[in-house]
Amino acid sequence: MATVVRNETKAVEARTRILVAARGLVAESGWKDAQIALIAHKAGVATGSVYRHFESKADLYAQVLALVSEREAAIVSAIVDSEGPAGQRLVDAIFMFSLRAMRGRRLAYALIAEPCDAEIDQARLKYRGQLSDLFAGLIREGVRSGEFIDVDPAIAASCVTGAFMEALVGPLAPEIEPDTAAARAVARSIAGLAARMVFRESLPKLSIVSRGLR
Amino acid sequence: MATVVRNETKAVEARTRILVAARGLVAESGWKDAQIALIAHKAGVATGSVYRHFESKADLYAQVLALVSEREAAIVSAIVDSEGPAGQRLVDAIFMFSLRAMRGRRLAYALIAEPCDAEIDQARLKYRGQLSDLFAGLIREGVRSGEFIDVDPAIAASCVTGAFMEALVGPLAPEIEPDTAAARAVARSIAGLAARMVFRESLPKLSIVSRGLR
Amino acid sequence: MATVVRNETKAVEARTRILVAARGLVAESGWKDAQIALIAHKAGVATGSVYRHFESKADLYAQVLALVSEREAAIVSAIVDSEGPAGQRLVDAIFMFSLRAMRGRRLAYALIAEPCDAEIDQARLKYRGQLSDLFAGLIREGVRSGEFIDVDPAIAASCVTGAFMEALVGPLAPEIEPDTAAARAVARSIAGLAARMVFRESLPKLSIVSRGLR
Amino acid sequence: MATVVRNETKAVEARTRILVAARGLVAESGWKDAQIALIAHKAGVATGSVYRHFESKADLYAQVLALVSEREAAIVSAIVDSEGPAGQRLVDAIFMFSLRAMRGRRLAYALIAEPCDAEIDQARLKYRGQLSDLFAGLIREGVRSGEFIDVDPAIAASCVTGAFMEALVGPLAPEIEPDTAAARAVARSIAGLAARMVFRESLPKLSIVSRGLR
DNA sequence: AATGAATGAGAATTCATTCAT
DNA sequence: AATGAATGAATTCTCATTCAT
Repeated sequence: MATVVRNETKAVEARTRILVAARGLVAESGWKDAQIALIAHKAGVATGSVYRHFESKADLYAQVLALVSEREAAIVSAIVDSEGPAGQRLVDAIFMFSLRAMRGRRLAYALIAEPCDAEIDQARLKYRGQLSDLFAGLIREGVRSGEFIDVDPAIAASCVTGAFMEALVGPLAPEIEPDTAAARAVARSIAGLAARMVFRESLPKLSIVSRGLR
Repeated sequence: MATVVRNETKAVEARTRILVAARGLVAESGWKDAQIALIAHKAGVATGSVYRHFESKADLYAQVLALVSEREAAIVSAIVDSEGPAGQRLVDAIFMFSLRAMRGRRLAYALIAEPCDAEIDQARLKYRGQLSDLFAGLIREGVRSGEFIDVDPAIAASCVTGAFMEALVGPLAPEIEPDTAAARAVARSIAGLAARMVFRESLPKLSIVSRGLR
Repeated sequence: MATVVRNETKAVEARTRILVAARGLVAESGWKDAQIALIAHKAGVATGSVYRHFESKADLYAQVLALVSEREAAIVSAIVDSEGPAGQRLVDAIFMFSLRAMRGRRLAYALIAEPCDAEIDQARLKYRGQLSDLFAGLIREGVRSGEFIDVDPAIAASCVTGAFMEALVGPLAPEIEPDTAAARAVARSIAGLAARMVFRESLPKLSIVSRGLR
Repeated sequence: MATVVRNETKAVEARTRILVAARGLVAESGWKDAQIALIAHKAGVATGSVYRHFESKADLYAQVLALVSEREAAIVSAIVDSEGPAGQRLVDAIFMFSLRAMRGRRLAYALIAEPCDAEIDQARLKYRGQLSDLFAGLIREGVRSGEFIDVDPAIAASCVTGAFMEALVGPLAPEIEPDTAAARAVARSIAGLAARMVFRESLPKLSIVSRGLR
């Protein structure tokens, strides 16, 4: 049984190494370098072994996207599910997402906007859907509580997600040095603008710091 | 000279047939069917003839994008340059764009969101840039006049275009039957939401009908 | 009849223009730019018209080679057929050919060594054959007169032609500035060496100047 | 480890099969049949496999040339580096090269004179350069020792290689049956003539037999 | 289970030649 | 006779996936 456990552990390790290698390649040079043989090499396994852990290239990238988006979704989710007015949480979530996206710009670009195989795009759609769903829930809350204007949460969530994502990969994005005051100002701008779509009245202050988030 | 004219006419006709065939294929099944041989066949010319009218595949698709987007940009531009409050024009432009995009959904998806060759993406970027620039100009105007909040027009324009484009190709989009009351309601929603980002006060009524636009 | 003559004249003119254009293109950039459409354009005729004057691309280039080689062959021939000892004439002919080849190096390279379509190569072979035949005749003469060693004239002619042609397009060739004292020295070297193959005794002096040749 | 060795062996075998197939095609019908798909088929592998062993078509043909010319260069080199007067070695080397070239005439023609892609020609140039360098070295030696006339070794080497190569692929070549007394006579002729270019005095006897070479 | 060599389908582009006008 | 637009065959290289070892 010990062997089985060890084997399982090894298998999980290999799987993880492959995932991490794939993510790394995408983050470095985008989808075009996302070749199975290259990933396998970087992960220290044989090409064929990739297919023991993943059904296909598309599946692998679906998992990569899951790996990345789980973390992002968790952070957004934590903010969405926290206490406080929906508006505040909305602004905070977008702000946080934006700050993080600026840091891993190449990866964010690949996940959000870079051309890729149609199959991989399916996975990307799922990623956007997850995020959008989180925002839809929050918007629904705000609409119910009367804090937000009366709007279809799904449509509004699409608009909100589209707004900040486009801003994050748009023509200005490459010029912003991450983790600077300027970056924070832009992120605040983006968050403020996107949130304004559903706000009934004026904008609350950003309270990111008070949440102790990075 | 009659011959020259006829030849020119024929050349233009062939060129147009190729462009239309290409657009048709993209509208039907997206970029993946963007194969020179297929386009040529659909246009009723030999593959080599495509290269008499277009320098390369990328060039052809740039022209297809121009063909489609020039019309859209002209319509948006006409609204943007018309009389009236900036806010009104912003809402109207988005509304109009949205209505039209819903009609040619498959094509809109291809132009806005579908993965494609990196080369084709260049042309797409230009198309988005044009639209974004139109909106940026309008936003700048509104900011100056005090009608809009004080915001970086470029960032705001990115947010605005991102918002309505995402909504138009997002998960809900396929369920909306174009040219119905529902579709108009969704378009109105999207336009209202996107415009709200920069509005200082409450939203103006849509005045589309009064402009006589379809 | 006047019209017929005029037409014939026009036809000959067009033919010549095409030949000259083709030769010019080869001299400028070699066989790779030897495309029918380009030649036609340079000659100021339609692509199709080339086929009124020449059966095929290969035929056209055979004629180009004839055009060029006729002149070269005539010069070599004049020397070969002149008075004096065979050895002297051999050296002079090679010297003269070498000087001229150095001047039109790009063309010489194309005719002698540049890769080209197999069909064009047939014409090139003929060109080499012509030259070789001239030398073979001269060598036969020299052998008969006892001036040259007893050798198969055809084999010797091949060796002689190969020797100076290789030297003219070999690795050193590009470094020699034509029409300089250095170029003349190299040409003299080449001629001396090539001729030595068949010489019974020592080498005669070059007498080029005394022939009034350029 | 046994597996590794086996794999390596298999890889080398496949590589060799591809090289041999390519050489065979060139020897049969020249560069024009130098198509990757055809070579792969003849070698019994998939087209893609060719690219596992060779970077590109040009690379493959560079290797084919190397395969063929290494052996020839080694033989020439062995003679060049052997004992005896430079003149003797020069004659012997040319004689030997000629005999061998007559045997594989189609291949020799392809390597020496047949038109081919510009890329392949690079490799061919290298091959000629190697040979020429060997002869240049030998000529330099002979010049120093006073055995040869005072001549630029590089120019003389070009002339020598040009002379025998032209003779070997020239118009007479196809008529000579290899491995016959006539062939030997012609080779002796060629060698004698080419060497004469640099000889100070009369020609030494061929000593091929005494070297035990075939 | 792992390996990694082998597979082979798939697509853009060029250009000599033709032929309707 | 001239035109020049149209033709379409022909060939390289890539890379996800498979499978013998």
